[in-house]
Amino acid sequence: MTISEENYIKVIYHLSLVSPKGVNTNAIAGMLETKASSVTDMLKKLSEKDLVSYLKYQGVTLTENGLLCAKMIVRKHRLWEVFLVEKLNFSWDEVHEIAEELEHVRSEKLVDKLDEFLGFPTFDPHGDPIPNANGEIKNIDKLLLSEAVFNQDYICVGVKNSSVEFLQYLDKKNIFLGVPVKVISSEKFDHSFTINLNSETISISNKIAENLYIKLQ
Amino acid sequence: MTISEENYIKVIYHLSLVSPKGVNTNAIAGMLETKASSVTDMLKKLSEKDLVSYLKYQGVTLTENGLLCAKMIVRKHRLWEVFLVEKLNFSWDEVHEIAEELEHVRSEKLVDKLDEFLGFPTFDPHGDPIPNANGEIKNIDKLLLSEAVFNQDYICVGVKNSSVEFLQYLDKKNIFLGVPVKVISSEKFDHSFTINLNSETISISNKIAENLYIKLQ
DNA sequence: AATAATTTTTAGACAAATCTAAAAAATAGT
DNA sequence: ACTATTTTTTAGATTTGTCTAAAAATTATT
Repeated sequence: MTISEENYIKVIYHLSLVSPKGVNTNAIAGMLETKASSVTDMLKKLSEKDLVSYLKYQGVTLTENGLLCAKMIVRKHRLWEVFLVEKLNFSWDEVHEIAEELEHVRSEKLVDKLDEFLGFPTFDPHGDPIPNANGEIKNIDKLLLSEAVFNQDYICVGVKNSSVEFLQYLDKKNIFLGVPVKVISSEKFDHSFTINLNSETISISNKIAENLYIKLQ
Repeated sequence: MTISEENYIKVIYHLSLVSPKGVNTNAIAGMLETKASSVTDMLKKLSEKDLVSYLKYQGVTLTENGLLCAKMIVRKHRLWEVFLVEKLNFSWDEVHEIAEELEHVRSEKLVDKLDEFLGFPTFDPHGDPIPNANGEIKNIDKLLLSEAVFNQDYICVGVKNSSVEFLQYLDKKNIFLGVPVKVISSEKFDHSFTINLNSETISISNKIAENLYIKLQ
């Protein structure tokens, strides 16, 4: 598999989680910053390699093969992110870009030894689950902060959006994974929220609340 | 710089150490397992980018620019090799191939943080020097075992050839870096050597002796 | 249901890196 | 010094992944 093919498979995997019935050509093109015609070409190739099921105009899904490949790429990406944060002291907003390159290094033994070195982590620095060597993923009962029940005790467990801007905003507000959160109230007008966090009461916009995952404490 | 360009620069660097006056097209083609015509094409491109000085039929040398690039690639390669051996417990015969991929990951910050994490090592698992962040290389007074003075006390400090076969041979004979060696005698007929090592006396062929670096104890 | 808008695919072109085969230059042998 | 051999370069083709522009299919709108 080429790096390009791996990137397509990975993007199709991520989009499948949102639209499991079939991923659109344009959606893939958007994520890869390429043209729809290029996507069509690649889908034909991936289809011939039995990595995706592709019917013209019908969208695309991963085959069993393709799904395993995708999970292995995601596994590598997230393990490297853990390495970068835990061992090399990178901050969580710096690691995605570097892991985009590291994920394409081809050695199963490397990934498995890295996994062991890191103590078999199950979540990456953004709270996303890390598939194990068999592709199995441990999911937790998480919800968005915007869906929280008022005055319930939660902990912050992940981010939906892992853009540099969002992560740096969270740093500024002292919001990190593991921190206890309680939603006090919400504002009718702009759907912003007043929350309790680090024994402080702060206000966050709806957009923030819709990109922060929490779970029951 | 593309991965392909980086590979050419790296190979030209290694060949330059042996033929500093100019590297042959065929030599490059041999190392990269490609055709001479492909090399010519690439040399033109690298020349336009001011990474090499290239005159038709005259061989090629690295420019100041190209030399620094080469050193940075070698730096990355060797630091990753240290990581793989020291942190992930790979054996010294497994790391070259993986490092060939890792060396192309593009992040200066990553290399420098990795360097720090490893404690700023100056030699890789095969005894080759690791350029520092400025491209400076610490060399030691090493010589080949085949050039040793009889009954002098030396230590093994490196390998000239780092093929899997040679490294596994050394493992089998319990020869590793840091081990004390003394040459007792050599055989006129086949230029093989009788050496003292790990308080054992063993015989090694000329080919082995010409690929093992030692230094005065 | 017919038309408009959107999405997707096809057809043909292009750049990067490679190849083969032939030509040109350099080197070696007598 | 003149061939013969080797090395290197050129010319033209191929593959991969991309692009643009036009055609085809699907979806939305009235």
